[in-house]
Amino acid sequence: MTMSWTDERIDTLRRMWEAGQTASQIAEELGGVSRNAVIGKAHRLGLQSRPSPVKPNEPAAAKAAAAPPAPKPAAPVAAAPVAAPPRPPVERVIPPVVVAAAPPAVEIEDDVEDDTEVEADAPVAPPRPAPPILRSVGPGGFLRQAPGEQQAPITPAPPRRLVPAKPSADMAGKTTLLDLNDKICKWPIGHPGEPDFHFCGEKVNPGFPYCVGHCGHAYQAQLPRRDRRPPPPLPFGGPRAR
DNA sequence: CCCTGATTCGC
DNA sequence: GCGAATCAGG
Repeated sequence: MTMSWTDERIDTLRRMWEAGQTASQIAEELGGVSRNAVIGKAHRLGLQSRPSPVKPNEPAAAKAAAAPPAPKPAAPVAAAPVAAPPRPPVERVIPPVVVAAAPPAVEIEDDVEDDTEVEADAPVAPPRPAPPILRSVGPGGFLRQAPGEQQAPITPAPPRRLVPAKPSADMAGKTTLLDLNDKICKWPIGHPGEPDFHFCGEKVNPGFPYCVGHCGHAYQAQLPRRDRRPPPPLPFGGPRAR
């Protein structure tokens, strides 16, 4: 059974294509198809072929950092600030459906619907009253961060060293690794290996490894998981040697 | 080289 | 209809 263009896959293709994702990205997302297949299909679908002569995408922005300006010694030329061309709405666009993560079998209310579709800009922007931030409430009563609030998917505490905290005077009253049990919040404070690394220690939100407060951080209104794949930080900084 | 999308054309 | 091969531009 070969990969076929099911309605769902076509829909994903269409939406990603229209969203400005590159054929490669789409192909990768769909899986089982090549970049060419995506392009071919897109055309057959009559999808609008945007500026064909390639246009830098997200990857460019990502790699941009790797290409810092190499100033030429003799260049009296006024550094013309490159006017950013119409960098339109090509944002992170997620193809699949938005699903809310539902940890345990508990009723969940999820009405986070923040359509922030701001047009270019209103001539006279009336003082936006009060940002109606809608948060969903998770089991135990923790508030999920609304998608709009999810600045950076905060990482609890990326380990830096593989060194266990040693008991010391500083740790007096702190919840250490040895103090962990099923009833106390395991939210890490600080980083492993650091002198005062410890855990929250609050009473857990029943059924969760964290207290109610930290559950709010740990369980956020779910963004589509199909996002780009920037996940696993290298176990250890092993820049691939050539 | 890398990347991009467009097009062709045998299947 | 499909997509590898090819072409063409950045």
